[in-house]
Amino acid sequence: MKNTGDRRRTIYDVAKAAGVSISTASNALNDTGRTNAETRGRVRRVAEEIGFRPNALARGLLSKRSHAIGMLTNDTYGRLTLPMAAGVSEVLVDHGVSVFLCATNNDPRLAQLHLEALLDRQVDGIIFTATRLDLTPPVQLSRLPIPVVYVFAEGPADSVTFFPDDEQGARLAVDHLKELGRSRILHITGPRDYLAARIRAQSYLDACGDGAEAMFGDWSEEWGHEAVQTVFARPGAKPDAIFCGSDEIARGVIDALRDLNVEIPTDVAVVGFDNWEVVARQTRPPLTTIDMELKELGHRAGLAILSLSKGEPVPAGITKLPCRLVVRQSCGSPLRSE
Amino acid sequence: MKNTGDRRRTIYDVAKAAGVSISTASNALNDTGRTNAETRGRVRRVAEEIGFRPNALARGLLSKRSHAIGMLTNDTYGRLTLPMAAGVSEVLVDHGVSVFLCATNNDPRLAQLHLEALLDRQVDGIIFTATRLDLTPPVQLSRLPIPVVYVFAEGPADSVTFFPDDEQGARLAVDHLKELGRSRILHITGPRDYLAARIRAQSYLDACGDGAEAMFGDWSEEWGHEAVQTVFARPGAKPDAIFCGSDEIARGVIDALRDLNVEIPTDVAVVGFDNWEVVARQTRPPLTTIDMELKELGHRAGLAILSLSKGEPVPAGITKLPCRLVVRQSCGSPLRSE
DNA sequence: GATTCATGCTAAAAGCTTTTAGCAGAAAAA
DNA sequence: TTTTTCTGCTAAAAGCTTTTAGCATGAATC
Repeated sequence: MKNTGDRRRTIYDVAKAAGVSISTASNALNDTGRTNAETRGRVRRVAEEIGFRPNALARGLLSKRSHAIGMLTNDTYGRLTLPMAAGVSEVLVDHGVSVFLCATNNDPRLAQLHLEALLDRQVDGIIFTATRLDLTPPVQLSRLPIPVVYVFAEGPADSVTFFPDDEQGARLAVDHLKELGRSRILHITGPRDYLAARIRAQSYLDACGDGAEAMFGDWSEEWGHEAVQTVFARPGAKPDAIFCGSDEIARGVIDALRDLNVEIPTDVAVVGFDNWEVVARQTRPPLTTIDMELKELGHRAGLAILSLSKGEPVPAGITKLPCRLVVRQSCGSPLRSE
Repeated sequence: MKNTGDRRRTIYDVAKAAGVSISTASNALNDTGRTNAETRGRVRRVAEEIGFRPNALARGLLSKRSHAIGMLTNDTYGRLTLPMAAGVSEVLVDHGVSVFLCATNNDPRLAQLHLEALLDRQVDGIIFTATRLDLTPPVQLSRLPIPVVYVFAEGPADSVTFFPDDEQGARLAVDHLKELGRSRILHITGPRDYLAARIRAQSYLDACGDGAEAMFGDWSEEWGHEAVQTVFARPGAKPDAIFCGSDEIARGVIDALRDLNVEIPTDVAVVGFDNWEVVARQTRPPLTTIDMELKELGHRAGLAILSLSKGEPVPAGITKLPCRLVVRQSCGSPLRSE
């Protein structure tokens, strides 16, 4: 009596098989209206038996809620996006919400196309996420009839936005180094036009005070390498710790230090940022770094859009999620290695 | 006269504004039935004016085609998945097809949940993609009422499957090295239980014949490092080229060679596999490697599922997409650097 | 002048679900 | 006994689109 035919079973089939009307079937399945317990049980048994599953399209058409959301991203090779998207999808699947992935490639035409498709599909909300290069959406998102949540990107003034807490993350790194007795801490980071780079640098400067120095460059290993060479070539006191704006930079830093026969962590301790495992685990020694909790970010964004789509209030403004210090061996700390 | 109200405009609004029936409006918009050119023009103008866009749910409900597909993946941190997914999404958006991203985390329960959600949503097809660890889907996909395309994963005998052509890719690498006059080529690659590793290794052995040696380990930098140390510590002739099973391994290899004061590419040429830019561009010298054309793979998979969902025939079996040699500096070739 | 044909339009049905309004019958209250 | 209340069920509508069948009208054919 399983679903052998080609046609998908509908609630009509359930109703007929259970000998009730479709209204009763629907009521029994959804616990709405008034139904006799015995009938309810029978309907449910039958539904199970013939493998009935309600058609989400019909359901969405009526309820005006599709139980789907869109994720608009401009980050294709994204080591940022995918973990986050996975977090979103993971938390929402349990609420019966599915996620459309829309890669815009930074192309406004594509973004517009995707956006329209999402609206046509009656999605309940949109999560917009960007790499940090350009923080503004490539398409008008502010006057939409559905809620929008921004991640890694800033929306209009009163929008709901999530960021990792770069300031706290940087402080975490600096404090860790200080606790280990380091005093001459240098900061090597990415381009100054990245908001995240500026925030981390400022937090570092605030924490370290006089003598602190933040070197801006780009997000590459090469830059880390180059910066170290510059610093160690010039006269004056050398740093006893380097806080890097990314794990890639840290990797370049570590390589350069080794080339200079500087011992890590004995002579110089190094902290990265990203906890990009494939890099952080492979440096020698393995890198102590800051994890931005991307998956958690995804969870939070997913829950936020879920609440918004139900009309529940969500505090507007920027929510900064705490970063986490991951201790490995590049700072010579208590060896609770991972 | 723009869409100022809160309600989405329906075809009723178009019909009323154009002074025709909804059938005529529909016919005019879709070029079906018989409509006077003048009327057709008017209806379209009106539709444009009030910002009418057909409700995809209603459309799908009727046509039984949702113009959406699902992508089921078990690869969360995927440097493989995301570029591929972006390729799929990119090629399909122009056909009005959207993509559900379902991250299963290798959890069968989650996979089942996602699968059911996809079926409830009447998706027109499913693309299943796996990392190479376990090539079998965590969930029963074979007796589905909709087409399934497999990428990086093997489906049942007569299914439509796409892989990068690992054999040809490996040959590309070996041939390149041979053309540059290298004769003692070593192969260092990942675990033997990865199909891709075995295929590449076999292709390498076939191409190099006697004296060829494939060393299996894992996909890490560390293993590359270790393998090189082993080889250079033991007596006998040393290789003049190393073909690595991944860029990460190649990175470890290059580091180890430098530690041993072996000149790259003068003494030993190195080729990687993946063209994972963040690694391949950062090695010193930059890595010559094999690109698996992940985006193209996504395009092909997307087009295949599109055809299948329309009922058009698609050749069953495994399609292997050619890899591409990316020449950088680690082989000392003609310096058409990238 | 009577029949056929082509044209331009429309009413209604179908697709599947949930919800609203309401109908019988039985039990409780007057 | 008559009226009210409760219970369990159902018909029908609504949600939005596309498609089918068919109705007038005017032109062409016999």
